[in-house]
Amino acid sequence: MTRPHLRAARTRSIGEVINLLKPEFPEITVSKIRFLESRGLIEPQRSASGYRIFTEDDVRRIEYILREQRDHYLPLKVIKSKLVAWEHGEESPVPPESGPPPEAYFASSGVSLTPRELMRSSGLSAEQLDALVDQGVLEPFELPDGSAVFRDDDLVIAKAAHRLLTRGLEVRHLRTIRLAADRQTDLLGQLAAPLLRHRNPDNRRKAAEILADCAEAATQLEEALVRGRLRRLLERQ
Amino acid sequence: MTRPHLRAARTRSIGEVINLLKPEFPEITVSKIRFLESRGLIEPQRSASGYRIFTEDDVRRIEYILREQRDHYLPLKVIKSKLVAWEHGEESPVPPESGPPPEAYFASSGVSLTPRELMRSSGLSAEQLDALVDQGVLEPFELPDGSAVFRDDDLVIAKAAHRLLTRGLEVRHLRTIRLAADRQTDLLGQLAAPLLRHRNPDNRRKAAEILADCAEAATQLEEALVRGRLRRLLERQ
DNA sequence: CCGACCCTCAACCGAAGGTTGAGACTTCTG
DNA sequence: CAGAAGTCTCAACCTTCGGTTGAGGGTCGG
Repeated sequence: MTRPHLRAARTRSIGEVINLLKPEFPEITVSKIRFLESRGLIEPQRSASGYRIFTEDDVRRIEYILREQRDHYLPLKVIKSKLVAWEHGEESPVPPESGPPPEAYFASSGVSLTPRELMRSSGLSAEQLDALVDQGVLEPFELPDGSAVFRDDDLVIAKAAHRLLTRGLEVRHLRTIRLAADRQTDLLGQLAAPLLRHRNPDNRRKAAEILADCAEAATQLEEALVRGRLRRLLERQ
Repeated sequence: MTRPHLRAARTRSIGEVINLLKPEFPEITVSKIRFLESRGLIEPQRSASGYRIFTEDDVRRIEYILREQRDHYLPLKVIKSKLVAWEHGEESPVPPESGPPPEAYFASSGVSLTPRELMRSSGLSAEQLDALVDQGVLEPFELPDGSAVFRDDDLVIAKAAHRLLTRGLEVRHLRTIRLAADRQTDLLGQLAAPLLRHRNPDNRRKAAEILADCAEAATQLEEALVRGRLRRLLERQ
């Protein structure tokens, strides 16, 4: 069941792998690779004399591991379990893995920021901020005294917006994203609507759970779709 | 600049905080809270006699910390830096923080799965899988020998789809999400188009970088928007 | 006044993630 | 064909992280 190939795939010794990885991961060492094997994250073939032999796939796997460590701070245990789950699909009737409890999804750190603070933290200019509020991308909270306050979600939004704006997108493009978010919210909202109609706390909690889980899944779905499409875009030369 | 309040906000002693947190975090201890303070993640007020006094905000902050640990395995250092960045906005002209290098975003673990394996790993039924392929949500790779193969992104998609389907969404809803992803891809694609036209490796790399960064930012933006809207949906009773 | 609660500070702890070095074999290189 | 460079295993060791434990002592509520 291996992929057909005409020329034997290129393989590498441990030292060659290190050199390959060095540019992206300067910290990598021979002993670390061996350590990863000892922990069961990789399983390179061996030559007759006992030398490790790495295929392209092995190298990709190592890169993946190192990136998860570097970019998401994941413990090796967790990375391993992802890799394993991957590999030969978990056994038997799979319960759809549901994410963290709703509290986590809807958690807020409780900070609140003035427009001024938001600008400083995000890097947005006053005009940009105004435009974003105007387009409904940012929605400040009105306090009784008339001043506006932003929450932690808004900071995430503002930072992301700043990033996109400096890359050349315009506020109207961000409005498009906002519309997509609205549609997504509607979709999910419908799902929870029946539960929210009769307002008892038990149903409310249940609704929160469903919404959190589905919102997360929907985000993952969309992100993976976009990533896949972009990858293809880059691949076809 | 504090929020106006009529009745003094409720405060709590360390033991009371523990009791409050126990349900969601059974592992919590007094010493752990003190430890978090020693690491500078929280800074409760003190009474005249030196007792720690926790406000609602402090409690929320602790909950946030504990959730980041539990759900995203983040090291305390990283959580702290997020909290600090938050708080009083990083100083001075903010360079838009850009994410990890493009390799990370477009990274693939290099696994490939047969339809059968994908079903087992995701929990999708054969009909569901067919329907998803039909709607363009999943796009298998055709091998020369005619068999179909899925990549790691597809596994993420399949799992998320399964999660949503068991929650009551239908394939046509997922198609909606796919369309949103298409639009998003177009939007980003335009941004990189000029660079991709003249095909030299330097431009290509640059395009990858921009795409990865913007895709990430766009996802964050949309997610934060959806989260905010859902939160409001739940809040208004 | 007593029992429950809280404080600090220093010492200690286990797990995670590697590193180091000794001793021995294998593989390139001139 | 020698020797330098690369690789192997295995056990000991190391640092950082994320706390725990305990001694010694003050504080609060009934």
